[in-house]
Amino acid sequence: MPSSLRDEIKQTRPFKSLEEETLLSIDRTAALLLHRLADTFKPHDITITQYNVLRILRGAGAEGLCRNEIRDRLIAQVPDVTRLLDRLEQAGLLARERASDDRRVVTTRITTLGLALLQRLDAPVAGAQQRALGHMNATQLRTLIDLLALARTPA
Amino acid sequence: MPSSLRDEIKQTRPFKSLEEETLLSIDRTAALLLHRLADTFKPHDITITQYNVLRILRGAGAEGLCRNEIRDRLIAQVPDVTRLLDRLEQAGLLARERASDDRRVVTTRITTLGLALLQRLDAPVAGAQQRALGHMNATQLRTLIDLLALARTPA
DNA sequence: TTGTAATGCGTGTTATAACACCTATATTCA
DNA sequence: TGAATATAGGTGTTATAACACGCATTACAA
Repeated sequence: MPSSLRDEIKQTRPFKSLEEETLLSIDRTAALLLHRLADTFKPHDITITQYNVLRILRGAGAEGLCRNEIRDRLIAQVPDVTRLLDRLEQAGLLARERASDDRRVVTTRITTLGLALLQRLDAPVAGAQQRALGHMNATQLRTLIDLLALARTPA
Repeated sequence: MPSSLRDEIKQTRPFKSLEEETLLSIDRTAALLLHRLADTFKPHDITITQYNVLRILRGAGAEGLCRNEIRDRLIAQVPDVTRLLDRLEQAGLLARERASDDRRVVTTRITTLGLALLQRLDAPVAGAQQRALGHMNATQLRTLIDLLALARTPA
């Protein structure tokens, strides 16, 4: 049986509204699951956000992406993408090059080293995802995905 | 119609698994909604985590709570509760006192100033919660809460 | 009754998040 | 064409998150 949020946070009084309980549930679930997932990345000296950047760049292929495009594709909003990319570049996982046609643009591409790291991570990440949510069936997962999409859609 | 996560993050290829899509959905939804909610707290120079601490202490009443009890009741895991409380104490929103019976324990209580701040925040917070999720009906919210609870329950 | 472990809390340090501001290049349009 | 605006990206700074470690007090147990 799913545990009750009120029990988890030892809250004695009922929630003020269904909306409050939902927001707290989303917050807690994300924090809990992401925290567990982070352990998968830790041995590789990489954070979830950094992993997401590499995943995005792998998807973009040889053409690469500019900074703002990466920012827009990230799961969570990151206010300092420049220095996030700085760190990954310093680790040799991606390369940046100023575009010749529009000199404002800096094209970012994943390196061979970055691709190799992603490849090493693919199986452990898939395993962690299964451990996290493997106990839910397809209908439950699909319903959860749809309701979360609805929650993100403003009135 | 709820927006699709793949569209939102401009991902061309399908997700590798339903579990992956669910985890990314939870991450993105939490980041988005919490970011919006944070704007409600910003004018009062307080973060969501700090607000949660005050809310917990208001619930605890005059008896107060020790540090570890506060840590356990927080929605998200905070690794440095001591300095989180330091800041709230410095702002005069809570008071700490070393217990006389067990001198290891420090009892924390919300102050009149902290209670007043919470009272000022109650209406704006409720309003923000309604703006965030008011477009979902009770059945949808309840289903979402239950599925998130299930997601948090390890296999 | 005294060594040993457990508990509760604090501190030091580094990396990152968050916010505002700044520079360079390109575009637009009077 | 040249001033104004938009766009792409970077920098400076502060606060907080994250992690490891240390100290004081209490409980336990040989």
